[in-house]
Amino acid sequence: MTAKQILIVEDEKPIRDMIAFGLRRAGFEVREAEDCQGARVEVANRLPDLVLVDWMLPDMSGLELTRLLKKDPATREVPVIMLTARAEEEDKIRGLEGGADDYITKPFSPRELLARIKAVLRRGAPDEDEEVLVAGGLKLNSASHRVTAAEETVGLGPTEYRLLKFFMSHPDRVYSRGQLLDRVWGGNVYVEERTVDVHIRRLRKALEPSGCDRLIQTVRGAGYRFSEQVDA
Amino acid sequence: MTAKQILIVEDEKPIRDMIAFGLRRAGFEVREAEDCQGARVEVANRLPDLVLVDWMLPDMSGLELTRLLKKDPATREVPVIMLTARAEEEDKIRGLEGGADDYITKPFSPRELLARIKAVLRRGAPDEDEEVLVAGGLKLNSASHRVTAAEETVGLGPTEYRLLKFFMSHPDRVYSRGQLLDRVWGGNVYVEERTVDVHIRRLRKALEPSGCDRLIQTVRGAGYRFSEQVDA
DNA sequence: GCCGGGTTTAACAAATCCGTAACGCCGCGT
DNA sequence: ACGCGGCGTTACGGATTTGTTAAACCCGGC
Repeated sequence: MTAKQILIVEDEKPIRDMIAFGLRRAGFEVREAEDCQGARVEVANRLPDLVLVDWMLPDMSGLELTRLLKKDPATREVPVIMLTARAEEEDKIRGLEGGADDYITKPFSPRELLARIKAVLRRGAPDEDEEVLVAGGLKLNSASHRVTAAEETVGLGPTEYRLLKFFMSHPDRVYSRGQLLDRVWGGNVYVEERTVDVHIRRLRKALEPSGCDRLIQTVRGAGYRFSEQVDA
Repeated sequence: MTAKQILIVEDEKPIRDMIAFGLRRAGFEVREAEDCQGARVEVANRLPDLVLVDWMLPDMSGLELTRLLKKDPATREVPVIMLTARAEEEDKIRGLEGGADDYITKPFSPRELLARIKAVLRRGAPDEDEEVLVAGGLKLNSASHRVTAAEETVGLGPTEYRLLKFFMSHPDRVYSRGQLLDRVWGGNVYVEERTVDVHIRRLRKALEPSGCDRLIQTVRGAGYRFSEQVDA
């Protein structure tokens, strides 16, 4: 699970710092902007996973910024939470009209902010993939998170499961250790490439009893491959 | 997937606009009616995929409109979500009795509304539907609100009951703590994810005497699963 | 045969995840 | 007011997972 990136758009530095501190401590990656201009630059620079926008900003109202974000197809999917000083129903209506996904009124507790952020991010991925992958006597059911080989369920750790799932959805193709780290471990995490070997080993060991370990093939000098076709 | 059509029945224009805006942004096609008369005309005109009905309407209560829709075979299958200002349990019961498929209290966040709409559309039949759920020696009677395991009734708290009911209506599938919070606790509540563990524990403890606790399975790194199939 | 780079394997310590009990809070009925 | 039951939070301990390291191993090429 790679760290989620949150962009804070707030002109008062003390408040910004406080929020940033809380979020970083909770394991989020935080970027900051003090006005809408800066926010747009930041967003264009790299898409955050969520944006926190203050209602009052020097150059443009947070409401307008939200509208802009929601109008652009490139940024439409990024959830926005509005920070507002007053709990006016009027403001709330307008805030939500602007397309914010949630709003929170100041003063708020860090706990509540965290809770809302998590709740909004939680809905980000409605990926209801009910797919079942089958190959060479192996069956991987992603809904039930179960892997069976020859009618027997095989026990895998989380990483081995992800590894196998990746291989089964990209068969007959060689992946270098670096590529596997990117695609299975997820981007910006630094681990030794040798670590891949170890997890390949663990996956093979789990598949050994059913003989399915032959599907995980070493390509010397290049990486690993998942294939039903075994070369002599 | 063609865009789903949603009919909003709500007399206050600002609120109607707000909802319509949010839904359109989410890719729905939206039609509007400001009273029950208009709603019936719209429905007769072209069957929507879902109807959002405010509880308070000028000419007829939303509840009555719901009843009418559910009585007519032509419109019975169209899911209905009720909007109400009050969180009265009494109202909720009556709303669901009237045939509404779900129920949401104002004020609500757009993401909560969206989540519920998607949930209702996803399942042809609402959660509340099944009278009796049976699995692995467990029997849950939603009419009498009673759970029996091996002829013995098991005592569950409200939350454990809802948790078990959700699991039994969605078996053989892993749910993350976040997903369980969304679907069992409801979207408008902000609690720690670890709270799920505790209720899982309480549920298991209640099922322990009958041995049915084996049905509640931990999937390390992913969440929990309800399944009759136990892996060694 | 021997060497060198690449791969397998085992072992270990750190990090993470989960189960569990205990605590405080709140709402409700007495 | 009091007790009670349900709920959410927290903390601790145990179990599993994970990344690292290092030694054994394999497979060419010289």
